[in-house]
Amino acid sequence: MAQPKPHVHSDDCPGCHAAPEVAFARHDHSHCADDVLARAEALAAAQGARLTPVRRRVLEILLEEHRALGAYDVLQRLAAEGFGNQPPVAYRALDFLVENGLAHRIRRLNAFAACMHPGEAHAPAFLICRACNHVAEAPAATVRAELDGAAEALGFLIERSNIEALGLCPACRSAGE
Amino acid sequence: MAQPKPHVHSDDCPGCHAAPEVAFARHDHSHCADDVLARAEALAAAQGARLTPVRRRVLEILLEEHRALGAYDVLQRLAAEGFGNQPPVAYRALDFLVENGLAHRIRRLNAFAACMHPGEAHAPAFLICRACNHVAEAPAATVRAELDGAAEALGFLIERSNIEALGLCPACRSAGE
DNA sequence: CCTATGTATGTTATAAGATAACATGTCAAG
DNA sequence: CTTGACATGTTATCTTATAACATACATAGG
Repeated sequence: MAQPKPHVHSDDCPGCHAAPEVAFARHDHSHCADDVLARAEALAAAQGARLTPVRRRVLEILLEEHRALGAYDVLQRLAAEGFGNQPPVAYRALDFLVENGLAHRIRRLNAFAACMHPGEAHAPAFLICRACNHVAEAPAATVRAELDGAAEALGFLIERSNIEALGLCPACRSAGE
Repeated sequence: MAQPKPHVHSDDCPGCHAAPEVAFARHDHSHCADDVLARAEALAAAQGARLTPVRRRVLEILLEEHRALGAYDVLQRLAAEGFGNQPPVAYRALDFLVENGLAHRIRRLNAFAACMHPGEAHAPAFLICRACNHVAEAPAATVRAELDGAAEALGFLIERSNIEALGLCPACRSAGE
């Protein structure tokens, strides 16, 4: 129970593909979400973090789509389901998820998105489609390496960073502007 | 008047150095600010953008320090000087400056900082010192090249992006913690 | 000169995002 | 079964941002 559950890869699982364009590709999203949720649960258990009902529900809500939701959007959902209806309820759950690597905060949108790669140590760049609002995590190891280098050249020590891009996803791009 | 004023380089002017660690180095800031302001004026003229009194004043305020100011901080200053005292006054001026490349929005801080390199087409990464709150623009051409590449690999077309890092500047770093 | 037009500024009001502070509940270790 | 740590709930407030409308100001055309 303390070991992260081994994740069985398969061709059916978009989350398993090396390429992380999942968010922008047509796929079996319930599988996708279930998979992430299972990994998140295992990860939380392994870390001794308590994935309580509210927190779990918030993660599920975020997982419903590859989009980012505002805290108040989440709150509305929670309230409708009998959880607390005050902002701190949503913010606390969201903060928990972010701190435990189960969700990301998208500053450009004042919103939050489920992490699609929980546990796979990563510090992604976020690609936000301005047309369909989908958000994807792009692998950003090399980007961050460059950034760390640029900072180090100035004697600056980076502790946390956020890289976000706004533009058009493949689908909206070909859908013509 | 339509040509950007040629900028005379000198060893005294930190803004002239290739290395952009200016924000984190001790320097003659009034020179630094005056210089940027002059270039901003020339640039605005060249672009046909009207650097009106409020807008100019906001830029001056931002230029007083290498820090980012919230819209309401700016507004307070403006109000004290006889300009309007309602949020849109500050937001409009700030938006103008951002759109014309004279200031940057730092999303992580919900704040704005003067651009220290107006006109020199750039899309910097921001280095934010969590100890002294100074903000510097790091050259990010290579970082952005990597980012564009990563996005392109997913078929995503980046239109705008923000790269921000939080950490410790050289001074605060050696000041221990 | 003056007036129509576009742009800038000012004001009112409110929306949207976030947190401080405190009360209550829950669960597991001692 | 009680204590302590953590989680949830609630009240109130704060900060950030924008919509909508009114007024002034510059300037190009008549």
